[in-house]
Amino acid sequence: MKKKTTIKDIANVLNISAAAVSKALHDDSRISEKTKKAVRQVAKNLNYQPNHLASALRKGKSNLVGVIVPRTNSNFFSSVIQNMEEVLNKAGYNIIITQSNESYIKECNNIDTLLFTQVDGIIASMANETIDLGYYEKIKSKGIPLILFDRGENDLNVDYIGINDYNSSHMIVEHLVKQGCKRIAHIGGFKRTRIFNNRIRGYVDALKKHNLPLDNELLIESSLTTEDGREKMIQLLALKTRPDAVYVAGDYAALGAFQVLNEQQIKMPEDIALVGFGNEPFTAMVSPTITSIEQHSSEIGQQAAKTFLQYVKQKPVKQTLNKIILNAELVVRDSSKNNKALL
Amino acid sequence: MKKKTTIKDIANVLNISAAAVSKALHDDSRISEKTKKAVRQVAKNLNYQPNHLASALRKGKSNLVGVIVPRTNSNFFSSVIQNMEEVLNKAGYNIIITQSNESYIKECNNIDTLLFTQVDGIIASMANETIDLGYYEKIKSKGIPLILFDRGENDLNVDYIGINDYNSSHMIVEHLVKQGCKRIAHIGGFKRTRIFNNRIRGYVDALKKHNLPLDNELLIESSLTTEDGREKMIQLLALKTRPDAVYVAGDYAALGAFQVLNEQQIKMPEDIALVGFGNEPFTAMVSPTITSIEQHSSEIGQQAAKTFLQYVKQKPVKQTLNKIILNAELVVRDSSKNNKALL
DNA sequence: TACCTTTGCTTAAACGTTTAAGCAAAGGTA
DNA sequence: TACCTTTGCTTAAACGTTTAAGCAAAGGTA
Repeated sequence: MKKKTTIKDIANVLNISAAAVSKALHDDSRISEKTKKAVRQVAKNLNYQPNHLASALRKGKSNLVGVIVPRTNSNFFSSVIQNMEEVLNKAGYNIIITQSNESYIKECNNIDTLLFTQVDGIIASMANETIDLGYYEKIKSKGIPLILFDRGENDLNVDYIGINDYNSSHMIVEHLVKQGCKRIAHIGGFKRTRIFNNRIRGYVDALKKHNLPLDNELLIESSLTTEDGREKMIQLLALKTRPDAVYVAGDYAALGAFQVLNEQQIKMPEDIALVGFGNEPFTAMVSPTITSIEQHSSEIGQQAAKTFLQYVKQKPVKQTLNKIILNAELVVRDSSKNNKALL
Repeated sequence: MKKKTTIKDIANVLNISAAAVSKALHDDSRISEKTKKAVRQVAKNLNYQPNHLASALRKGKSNLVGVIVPRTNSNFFSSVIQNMEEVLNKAGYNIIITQSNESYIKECNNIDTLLFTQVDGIIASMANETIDLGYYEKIKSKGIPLILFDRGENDLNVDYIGINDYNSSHMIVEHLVKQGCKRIAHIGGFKRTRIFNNRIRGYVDALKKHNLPLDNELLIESSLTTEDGREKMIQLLALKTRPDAVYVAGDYAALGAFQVLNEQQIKMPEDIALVGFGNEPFTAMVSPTITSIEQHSSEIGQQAAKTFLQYVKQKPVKQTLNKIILNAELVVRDSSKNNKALL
């Protein structure tokens, strides 16, 4: 149980004040080069490690950024986090990652934990369950920068980084129409969540544009888990007239749909074309490979980090909100390629 | 820019001392119920949130546990973390997750970050690159509990939670032998890493036991990324006499091998049986599904957390090390089922 | 020589909590 | 009534750092 070395220990060895040591370690210009060298040497010898708690308390900032994601084990979120971390580390910030597991209660706990840890800012993507934004208001009311990405509510009036969901949906439907599909179903996310609502609107408007009838049976709301994807696909297959294409608003749910189609020996894309959303790696691994939307996760992560840094760099609190909407990219794969067009 | 509420603000409102407020908030028995109630009420009104930095500094413990993993976007690690978090949260601890991305330098930085943040303990799984254990010694020398899981070096003499790699390998080879395989290749991890070394030993000993010749061409060292799995599979296919089974020491590399076999229209398991390690979800998603080893990640996470808690609960530093070795489970799937046995 | 500036430190207070020690008032006991 | 105990607080110091303010000594300038 050895006591940790403090600034005072160094000061004692050199017979100078603790204040001088602190300044020397921060390369203050009012300290002589000779003293600095001596301090650095003693610090090394004693294996000195600064106490973050003390300096954070004194300075009123922790240099920690809190991150809340629904889960880390999707490629999208882990890539966002990785890129965010890179930018923030360079600026001297470290991140604390927390997961909500799509649970509202867990998300509230995460917010409390992060506030308790005195983070300097919070970057979050909301859980599916989250409707009540009171907890997020709590962050704002404390004057802590809050940046949302992917899943974010604009009612909160905070900075947001995401992709153009409406356009992406439009792109998917146009692609399917080009492949000759006439009866395009959409397994969408929760309508109340903005990004999924936008995807639904894009789907509906694109159908209209191409004079395809909007059949209510073909538009289904889903939690977008793999399991729910399976169920909703089964539901679609039970229809009197089956769809000839299914666009699923998330890759994991698309995978569930994919499994059902495979099990029932329904051919993709000949019988039913399939499109997912998110470009998770497994979409390129399964057979047939699944068409999906690349969301530019690395860009999202970097932009989120940079947006946070803007807050802390420029002291005069800025007035304009950042709403960064990136263009997504359709990655066409076997599950939707040359469907009816070839026949 | 509103100032945050402190204990002193509450004290001022009630005209009592800050010390009394602190005790009231911690339900100290020497404070009257009347005062406690008043304090709690004022705390709520002023939206008081305790300052973790100050209490941690004063108490000398942060109630934070640092976690280092190679990456979070594999199901194994994310499941370990999730279970670890659950146990630790219940005990009043929060976790800080960091990723090494298999890089030694990143890992060292992570350790510094965590020590800097004054974590009360560190739970880690090492990067592939890590050979020099000096940085981990640094943790030990500070008297901070260190617990390793999955990838851990026993030279460090710290607590460890993992599975029985030797037996798992043995199990795999026996399974393949039962399916009629005679020429079993092994794409293993780095020999210097203990878990991969154990898997190699299990493989070698099982071959011996069944009087199968140990062909050096069939035992290949790999970084076990998907890309490297591809390369090593191509290497195996280029041999004069091809193997009739390939056991890959990690699922991601197994996936690379899987892709090559699929691309070259080599049938699994008829031409070559394939077995992975880790039971990542995609092994059950691809076609054919891939046989793999379930490592009981949830159990590993819980045990790691409990081991840490043992350190902080019982003050008298315990003498015996925990080495928890769980039995893994072979999950047989299509890629290895009834290979030659049926012919 | 008299004053001013610069250099290189020191002193003291502060960040927000916790906790050991102490003390007055109230209540209990013989 | 005299003393003891309990109750319910207060006072003061501490955790390890940073920073504003100050000051002596050295060096520079007229």
